[in-house]
Amino acid sequence: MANAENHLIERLPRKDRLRLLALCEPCGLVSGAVLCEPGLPVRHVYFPVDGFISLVAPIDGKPALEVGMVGREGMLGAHMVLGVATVPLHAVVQGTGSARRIGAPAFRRELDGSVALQRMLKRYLYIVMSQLTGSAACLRFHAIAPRLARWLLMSQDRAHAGHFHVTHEFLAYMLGVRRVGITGAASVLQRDGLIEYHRGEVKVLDRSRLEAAACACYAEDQRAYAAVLA
Amino acid sequence: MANAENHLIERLPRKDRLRLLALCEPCGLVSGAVLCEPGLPVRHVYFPVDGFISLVAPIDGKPALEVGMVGREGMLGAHMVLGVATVPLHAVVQGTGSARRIGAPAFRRELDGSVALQRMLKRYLYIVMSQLTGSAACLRFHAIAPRLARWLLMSQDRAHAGHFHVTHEFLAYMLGVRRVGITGAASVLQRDGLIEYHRGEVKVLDRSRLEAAACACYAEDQRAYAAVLA
DNA sequence: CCCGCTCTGTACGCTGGCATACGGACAGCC
DNA sequence: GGCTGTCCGTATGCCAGCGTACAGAGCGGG
Repeated sequence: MANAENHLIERLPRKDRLRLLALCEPCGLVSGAVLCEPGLPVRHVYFPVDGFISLVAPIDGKPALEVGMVGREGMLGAHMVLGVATVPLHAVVQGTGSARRIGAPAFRRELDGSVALQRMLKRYLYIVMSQLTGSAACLRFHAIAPRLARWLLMSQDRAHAGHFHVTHEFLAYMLGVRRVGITGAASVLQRDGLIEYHRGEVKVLDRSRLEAAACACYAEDQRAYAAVLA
Repeated sequence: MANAENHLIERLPRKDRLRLLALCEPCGLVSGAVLCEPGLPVRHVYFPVDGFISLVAPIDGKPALEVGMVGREGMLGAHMVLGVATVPLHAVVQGTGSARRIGAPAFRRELDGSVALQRMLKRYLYIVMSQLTGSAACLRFHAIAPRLARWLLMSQDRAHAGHFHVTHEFLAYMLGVRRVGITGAASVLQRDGLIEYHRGEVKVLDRSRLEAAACACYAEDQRAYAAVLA
C-alpha cells in the first residue's frame, strides 16, 4: 500500500504524469467529508489512492441516492474536461484514506496543456456515464439484496481491504431504501456466511459467493471499465 | 415549422454552422427505427429537427428503460467528443419527423477542426449527464402518475405539437412499469381533463395543470438546460 | 460502573406496483 | 359486413418494500 497510486494517474504517459504529480498535494480523505455540492463550483479535483467517494444525487432538494462511486480507479472532477465548473451531485467521502488533489484553476491549466490528460478524462467520463445509465436500470429492476451485494463488492474493491466501516443506516441512504430493508438483506448474507458485520464494521468472508449474490450490473461495470480504459 | 432548425446547430457561430450544415444530409425519422445499439459503433450523428429519439438503457441484456430523450434541443452522438465510438444505449425513434445527420467519420473530422463545436458538444453532454442522474433519483422516488405527466410534457416539447402518437404499452416500456400501471395513471389525467387519448393518439389539453401534476424533475431539467446552454 | 448514544433486530399494518387474465371497443382490411 | 389485430379498461391475488415504533445490545464517556 505504501507506493500505491491512483490508476488514472498511473496510466498517463511519463511526462504528463510527472507534470501532474508536481501539481498535486497529498490530502487525507475523512469519512463523512463533503467534497462538493450541487451548484457550487468545485474547488479541487481528487485522485483517491486509498479512500473512496460516493456521488449522491439530490431529489426534491435533498441528497437521496448514490449514483456513482469513485476510488483509486477514478477521480472526482472529470467533468471539468467538459468546461463546466459545477457538478449536479453531492460528493461524500465514504472510506477514510488518502488522495491527491489539485486546485481547480491549476488543473484546468494543466488540462489545456496535456492532450493525454484530456484523453484520459474523456474516457473516464464515458465510464461514468455508462455507470449512470446502468445504475438507473439496476435501481428500477433489481431487488435490495443483489444491489446490496453489488454495493459491498464495489466498496471492497475501492477500500482495498477485506473490511470497511458502514452502518445499515448509511447503506439504506446510499441505496435509497429503508434501514430495515438493509437489515433484512444483510442478515441473510450474514447468515449464509458471505459477510460478517458488527456495529458498522463489515467484513467480506466469501467474495465469490458474494459476486454470485450480486446482480449482473457488477460484472457489467467491470467489463465496461476494462473495455474503455485498457 | 418550414425553416425550423436544430437548436444546437442554431447556436453555433456562423462559420462553424455553415461548415457543419454543408456536411449534413436531411433524413427522415421514422417512429420505431433503431438508430444505435450498445456495443455497435455509431454510424451517424443525428440532429433532430422535428421528430425525437429515446435513449433506452438495457438491463440483463434486454432494453428496458428510457434514460433520456433527444429532440430539437439536443443531438444523438454527442459522446463522440469523448473519443469513444459506441454508446451503451439503444436509440429508438419516438416521434416521426425529420433530422439532419452526418456520418461518424466526417463528423469526427469536423469536430477536430471546430473548437466551437467541441465546446457545444461538451456542454450538451453535461446536460445529458445531469439528466441521467436526475432520472435515476426520479425513477426511484416518484410515483407513476407524476413520471407519466413529466414524460408527456417532455414529449410534447420535442414533438412541437399538441398531440403525438404513443400507446400505453409503449409508455409502460419507457417508464419501466406495467401497461396497466400506465392505464391507471393516464385515465386519471384524462378524467381530470389534463389530457385526452384514443388508440395511441395523445393530446395535451391543459398544459399548465399537467405541469403541476408532473414531478419537479421536469422543471429542474428545464432549469439545467437553460443554465448551461444560454 | 452507570448512563446515554448508536447500531441492530423485530414486529405491524399498509400500499403501490407486480403478474396475469379476460373482455370490449375501435380501425383497417378484405 | 364480418374478421382480425391492436388498444384500452377492469379484476383478482400477491408481494416487496414502506412508515413507524420499540427494545435489546454493545460501546464509550463521565
